[in-house]
Amino acid sequence: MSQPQYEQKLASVKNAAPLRRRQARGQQRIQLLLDIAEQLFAEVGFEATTTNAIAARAGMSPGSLYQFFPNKDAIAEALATRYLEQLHATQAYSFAPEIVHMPLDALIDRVVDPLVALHVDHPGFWTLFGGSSVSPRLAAVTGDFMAAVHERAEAMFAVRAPHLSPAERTRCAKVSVQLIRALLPLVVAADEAERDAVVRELKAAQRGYLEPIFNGQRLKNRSRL
Amino acid sequence: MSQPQYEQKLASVKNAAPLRRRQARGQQRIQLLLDIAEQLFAEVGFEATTTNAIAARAGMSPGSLYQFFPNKDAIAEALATRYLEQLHATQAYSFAPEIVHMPLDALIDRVVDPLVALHVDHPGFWTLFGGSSVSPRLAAVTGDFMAAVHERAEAMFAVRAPHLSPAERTRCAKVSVQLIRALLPLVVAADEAERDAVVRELKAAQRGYLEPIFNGQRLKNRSRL
Amino acid sequence: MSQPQYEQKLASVKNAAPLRRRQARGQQRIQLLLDIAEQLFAEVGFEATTTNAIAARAGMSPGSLYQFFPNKDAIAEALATRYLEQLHATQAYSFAPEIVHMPLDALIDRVVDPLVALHVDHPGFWTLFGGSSVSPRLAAVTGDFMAAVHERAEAMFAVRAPHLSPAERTRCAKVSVQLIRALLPLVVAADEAERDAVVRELKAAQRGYLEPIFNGQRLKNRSRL
Amino acid sequence: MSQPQYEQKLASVKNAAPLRRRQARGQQRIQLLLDIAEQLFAEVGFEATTTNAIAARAGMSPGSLYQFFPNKDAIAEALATRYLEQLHATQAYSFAPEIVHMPLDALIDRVVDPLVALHVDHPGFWTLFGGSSVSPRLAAVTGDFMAAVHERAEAMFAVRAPHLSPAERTRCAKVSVQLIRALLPLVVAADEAERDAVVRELKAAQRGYLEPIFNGQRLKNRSRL
DNA sequence: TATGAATGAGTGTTCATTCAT
DNA sequence: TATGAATGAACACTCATTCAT
Repeated sequence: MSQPQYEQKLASVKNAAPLRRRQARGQQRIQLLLDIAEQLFAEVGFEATTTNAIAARAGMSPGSLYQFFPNKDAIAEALATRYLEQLHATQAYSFAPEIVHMPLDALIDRVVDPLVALHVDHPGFWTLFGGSSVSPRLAAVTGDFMAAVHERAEAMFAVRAPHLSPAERTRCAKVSVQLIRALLPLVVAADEAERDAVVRELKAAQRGYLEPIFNGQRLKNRSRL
Repeated sequence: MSQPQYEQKLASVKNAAPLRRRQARGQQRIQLLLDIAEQLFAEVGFEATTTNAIAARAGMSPGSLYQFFPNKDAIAEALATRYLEQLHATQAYSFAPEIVHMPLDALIDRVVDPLVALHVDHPGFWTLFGGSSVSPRLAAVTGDFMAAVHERAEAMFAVRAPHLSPAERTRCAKVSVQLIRALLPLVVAADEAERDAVVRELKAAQRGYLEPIFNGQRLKNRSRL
Repeated sequence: MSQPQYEQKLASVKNAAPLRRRQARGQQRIQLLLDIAEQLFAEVGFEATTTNAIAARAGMSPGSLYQFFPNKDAIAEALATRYLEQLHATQAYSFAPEIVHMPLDALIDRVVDPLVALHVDHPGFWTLFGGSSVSPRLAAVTGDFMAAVHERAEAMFAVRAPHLSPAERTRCAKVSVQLIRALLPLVVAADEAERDAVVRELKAAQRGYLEPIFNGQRLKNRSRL
Repeated sequence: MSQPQYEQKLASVKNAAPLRRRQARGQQRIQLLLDIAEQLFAEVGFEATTTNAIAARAGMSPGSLYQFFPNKDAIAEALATRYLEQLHATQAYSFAPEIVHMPLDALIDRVVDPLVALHVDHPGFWTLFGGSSVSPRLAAVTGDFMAAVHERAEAMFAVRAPHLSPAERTRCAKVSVQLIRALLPLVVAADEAERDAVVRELKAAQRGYLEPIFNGQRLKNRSRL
């Protein structure tokens, strides 16, 4: 996946340094290809992006691209995985106990801010996680991730809105997550000057949705409907 | 143009009925093609849908399809236009004075319910209006529509939240609209039994966002942030 | 497989004739493609033959070829099947009772002559039936056929050399069949003037192998070795 | 050429031992590559064998392979040449006078046994000598060899069947040689236990073909046909 | 007007070969 | 000399589009 390998070979002391250098170069090229793929996916979408175009824009030949990725889908997968690693690094969704009991505003900040940062840096994110079917393996990657996100969101609802039935909990978690997913493109699309204000609205929307649930006020609403 | 008048008249009188019949038949076939295209777009996406597949499922030859649409993009455009007409017919976004002053819950129902109905009936909607780039002309069609929607939403905000600055008004309108757009796929994806509950959550989210704005409570929030 | 089909359609009386004409034309093109594929397979082998080359030499575009065959392997399969049909028509291997008891020379003529005729007409035969692996499906086609041939040959040995053990019977049948397969390329390669003489040698070799077996003289040989 | 003599000598004296060592190592690697190529040709055929696969299985880089062979065809050629050398070493085809006058059974043993041994040891043989077109240069190598074989076979026929016309002699030699070539794959394909028996059949077939010719009995046959 | 066979540029991918290190 | 990353022409195959019938 990451480096072309011929037969097994003991890393002799003699060629340890060049090997390391070459691997580093390989990693750079992989990252470059992912950067370019991200650009092109964002510009014209996954399907309309040709592997030859990616290679060309990366300044390499089609054959070289295929030394790093076995096929086009694998590029999308690797990109998705890279997004996920970056997201993981922010711990946006690791609801440790002290987080679950934060004041609502702080909790929302805790979740939303890293996501905003990631989306702003990586406008291709939406192309892969936006839901359109690309490949079964990519669907698995994104699906697993979204499942984990939903699970954690539900766990948080279990703590902060214990009066919800399991079905309600699932439903509210979905809506809450989707609310953020859906508004992030707006944040990305906003120009620099607007961005913070849009993020504030996103958070306001999230607060507007969660507050009544966490306060138990939603019971009244539901009885009314 | 250069034909003697009477010949034209004669021809037109003679052919009026068959012409009308033929045109009616053409309209039927166009609608059929759009129905099929909608199905296929929803099933496999725009790119993966082949014109030959549309024609075949519609029981006609590829050549016939091209008598009604000059190219594949035009099918998407026509479908988008048809959606827009149907949406227009519901008057979901015609904020007549009596609507603008409705109670909030009623207002939300007034806007959301027709949209939900349209999406449920037409699961391909999102494929075209979800934002992924298809063609410049389609982008124009959807863009024009969304502009109109935003304009009307802003007009409503001008009436019901007059304390907002023009920039705030624009921003809130965008968020409010996007909130609905984003949650509709959840509604569509929900199974029959779940659907109403999800719609209720969608409305709750909308209410949770709008209420503080319309009440002027957002001033406090904003000062706090 | 044979004709492109859109949706099901009743064969209306109106277009019955053109349809028939078109299908006939399609059959012609299929046969043309198989003829050309046969040439190219014989000239440069299966692997080195490109589908584009077949299409070009047949005076059609690559896309047209794929209206008749789903992929390259399918061309080889269809060609093999065509060979088999032609072979079947000669009844070379249908050992009806009256054939099994023919004098040896007549029996050999009965089997060899149609095979010679087929090979001379179709120099590509060997490319597909020569044993080199092309595709699993082709292997199945040729393997089934060869299995049938061996079975019939064994049946004949059971009648005419009943003293052979089953293992010997199988072995002798294999050798006898292979003897013919192997000498046919020599027949094909021979020029017109030589051909009959080479066929006579082929038959002589076959007779030289079979006669001692059918006479039971081989027992002595085997005891000697 | 233009270098002063003493410099050349000096250089050669100085480097003689390492040079020899290096050349020996080179020879080893060439033989290794040929061994691997033989395996792969036998496993998947010439076309499906990639040069990178050969290099990888030999534990070297693609570049190294190309230091020993200018291109892929050259590997096949070298392999064919190696086969020929091995065959030559067995003297299977050196019809020295004492051999030509051996009893027929002994003569056949003398020719067939080394060929069987070679084929059993080198299952890739047939891939190169089986007749399928690989490259013109390989064709030249195998063609030259087969020409030599035919020549010697004809010489033997001249001695043992002097009544044959030159044309008949050529023809019979071809058939006799092809008879062996054709049955060898059967020998190779047979499992260990079966092998000897198949070899016996091969020899029986050869004897059955040659005996009547060497006895002059074929004249009758020919007059009859 | 309707047909559907024909088109051919373009796609993802492979692999024999090269060359900077 | 050995390496292995890089190359790029070529392949099998697709599909939006055309046009003779």
